[in-house]
Amino acid sequence: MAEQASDRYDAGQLEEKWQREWDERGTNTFSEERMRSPSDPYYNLMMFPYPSAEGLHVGNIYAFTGADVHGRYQRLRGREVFEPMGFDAFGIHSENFALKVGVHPMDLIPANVANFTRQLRRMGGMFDWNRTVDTTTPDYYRWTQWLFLQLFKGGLAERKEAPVNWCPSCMTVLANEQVIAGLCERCDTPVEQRHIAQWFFKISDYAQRLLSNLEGLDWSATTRKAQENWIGRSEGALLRFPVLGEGSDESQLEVYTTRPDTVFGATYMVLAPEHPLVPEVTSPEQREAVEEYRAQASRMDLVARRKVEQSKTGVFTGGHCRNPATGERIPIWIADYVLMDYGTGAIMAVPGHDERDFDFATAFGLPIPRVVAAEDADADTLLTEAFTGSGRLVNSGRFDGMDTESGGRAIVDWLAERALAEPRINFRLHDWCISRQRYWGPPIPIVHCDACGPVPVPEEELPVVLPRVDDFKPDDSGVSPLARVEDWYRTSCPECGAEARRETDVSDTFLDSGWYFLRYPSAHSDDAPFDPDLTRTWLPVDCYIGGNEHAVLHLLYSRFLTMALHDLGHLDFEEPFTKFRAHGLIVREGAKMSKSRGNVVIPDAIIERHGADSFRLYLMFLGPFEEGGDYRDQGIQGPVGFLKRLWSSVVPVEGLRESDPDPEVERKLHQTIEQVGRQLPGLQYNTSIAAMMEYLNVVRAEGRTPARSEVEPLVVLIAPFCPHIAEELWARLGHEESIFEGANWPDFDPAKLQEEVVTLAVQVNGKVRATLEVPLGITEEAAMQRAKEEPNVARYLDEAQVRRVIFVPDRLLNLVVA
RNA sequence: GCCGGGGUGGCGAAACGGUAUACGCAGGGGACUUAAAAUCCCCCGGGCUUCGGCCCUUGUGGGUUCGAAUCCCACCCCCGGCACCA
Repeated sequence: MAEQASDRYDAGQLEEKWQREWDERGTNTFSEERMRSPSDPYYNLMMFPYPSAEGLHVGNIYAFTGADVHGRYQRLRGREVFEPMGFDAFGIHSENFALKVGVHPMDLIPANVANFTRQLRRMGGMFDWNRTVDTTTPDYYRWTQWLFLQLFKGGLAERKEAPVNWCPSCMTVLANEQVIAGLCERCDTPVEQRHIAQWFFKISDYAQRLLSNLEGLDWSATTRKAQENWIGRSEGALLRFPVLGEGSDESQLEVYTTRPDTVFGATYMVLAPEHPLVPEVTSPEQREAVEEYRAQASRMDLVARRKVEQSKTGVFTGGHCRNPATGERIPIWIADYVLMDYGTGAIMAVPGHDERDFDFATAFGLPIPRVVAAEDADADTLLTEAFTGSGRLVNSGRFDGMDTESGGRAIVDWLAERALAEPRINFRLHDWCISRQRYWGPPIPIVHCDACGPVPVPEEELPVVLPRVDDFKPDDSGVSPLARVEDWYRTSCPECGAEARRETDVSDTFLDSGWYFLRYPSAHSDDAPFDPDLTRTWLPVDCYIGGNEHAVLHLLYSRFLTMALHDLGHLDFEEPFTKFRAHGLIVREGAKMSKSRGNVVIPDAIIERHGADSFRLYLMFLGPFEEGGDYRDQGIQGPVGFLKRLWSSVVPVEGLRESDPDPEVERKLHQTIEQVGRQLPGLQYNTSIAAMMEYLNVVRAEGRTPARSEVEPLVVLIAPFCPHIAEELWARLGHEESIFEGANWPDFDPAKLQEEVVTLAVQVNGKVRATLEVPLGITEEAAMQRAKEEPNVARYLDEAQVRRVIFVPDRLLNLVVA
């Protein structure tokens, strides 16, 4: 027997030893052959981190540990678990930090990645370091560019001049998703509007499918709901209002409404200030006022523009439409409460039944007729506020008396006969702007040629390498720093050979992270982004765990890209993540952790002091994994003590009894195996750990000496949480192989779960008056007999008559007395 | 405003409609120790008590039920998503 280390539990020394062993034995690494023909593959994915200079924070460790526990459990069950890790290192975050500290990102990132790797090993994750991904390497972003080209060729990428969100502080364009209430999500600077030619992915073409597929996904309810809200489907109708022009050619104003039933109450129209028909409908007398208002609106930043509380403003254009239902001539206004990027950018205003229209009509003295009446009102009941509920139609010609729902349908049908209406489904989801006027990202692989227009870079010429540029600071010009690097952007047109210019914008980081899970299994593949066989074998991902802050960004884009690649013939599935679980948030002593508060938990320090196993165990014990928990500094003492007791219950192994387990202990053991095995797959980690603690308390009760058969299964149960100590104890118990090699998860025997004696609660009128220790399976009659012998029960029965008896076998006897 | 999730001891939290407060932290008492740390044992929701027990308690108020933290209705508060979205 090899020289045994000390019998003292030294977490640091032992964890280092096992991390080295795993590396040397290749415990967590797939050979090329096993990768290609695994017996029972399980792809266990977690959201790869952005490698910041500060290193891993507790939130990362919490998420990764929860996912790692899941992966290790699957492995102990016999699955072949692929658990990769990588780095999402492109993007504005890294770039801004690099600017701040004055180090080039190409120098900064590798150092951060090295530090992250060290920390990730130290926390004991089961990562396959042989297949890792760094989005900033040309090996990777070559394929990010390839992906762009596929979408371009598939007609899903288009370049258009568009009003975009411009952050004057970050000096870049932001996606709608990155604008929170009109502010830049990164620096809280008010966002401005700019008009720039941008590349967009047509995710809105997929809105309905992205929504419909949600139903079949095994995802956290909160995440699904967030996507549902974000996609924002609504049902209504497109209505056409003929413009009453002085000339002969009548154009039409199209509006989208969810309330076609109220069209008889539309007393005016409102266009967004940016609406293209504004010049056409504006009368000469009003032109000056209209132009002034439009100029003002375009200057206004989006915060002010979207502020709900402010009072309504607008200007009459001097033009008129005909209400297609009433035939009346109604005025056309422009107002900034109508947004160009939703629906058609124009509305029919129904002040009687829409709050915003009501406010506007009140402010400008426009008529407010009633066209819907609820039970307590009739056609003439005055409206003192907008009535938005349902009811019966009134003042609506032949539709009077119909309810709002069927009336709406009937009105659409009626108008449709004259081609003035059609049913319409509208989505809130906008196309995905992927252009970034920054430096730290993959160049968009397009060449602009005066003769040929935008031409894709031939695939065999990928990657378009991001050049090392020392002056990578963005400026206010609205173009990327790459536009200053002439010898880089000057090139020839791939089609006609003429002098041409490279696209100087780089792509959004969410494009990098939108497909990384496809790359992991194929990380060694040089001739394709993802090898068809490996992809068929390993994907879709079996379980994905991550934060809900990515519910509508990363997760929606990943689904869209997967769907698009499926349609383009590159993948045979269209949903990337079979199961997704959002983990909760960790707070500290009841307060959110933040650098500015100075209350962040530093993982390195805790691991140094207590070991990774204790830290992992504590994080998983804090609260339900999917709800998060409160990190209290003292709290780790519980898990620390538990591991010490576990250690001293096994070591030295010569001290263990080799006899059969005690029946009492054995029963508790089987109950524990049953509970942990049931709760672990559901990520109910905190209660699983509590069950193991309870079991160890039974094993050690009154200082008894444990039997090997009592503790050996516990070593396996704890292994997903505390892999190092489990390996060490497993080895000391005489096993040669890693505990994670082979399916070592213990079975329980249902026959051994049942107690022989159960505690029966005796109630009188629903109140517990006694508890009885009775043999399992006691009959109602016998239980009655025993209950009546209890003085504290008998005294309630003395004067009363038992009118009813409720008997729940082996649990409870309730005597209902008069 | 709409849509999710939640409100249980001093604290983190458990609890198929069936003994509310498992497990752990903190706190109190004790053992061991010259002492401390570590370890081990006991107590630990509130009030009353003749020490047998009794009453109250899961955000608030109602309801269903033999029995409700759990189901139903109304309301209050906290967290998250969407939001001048027509």
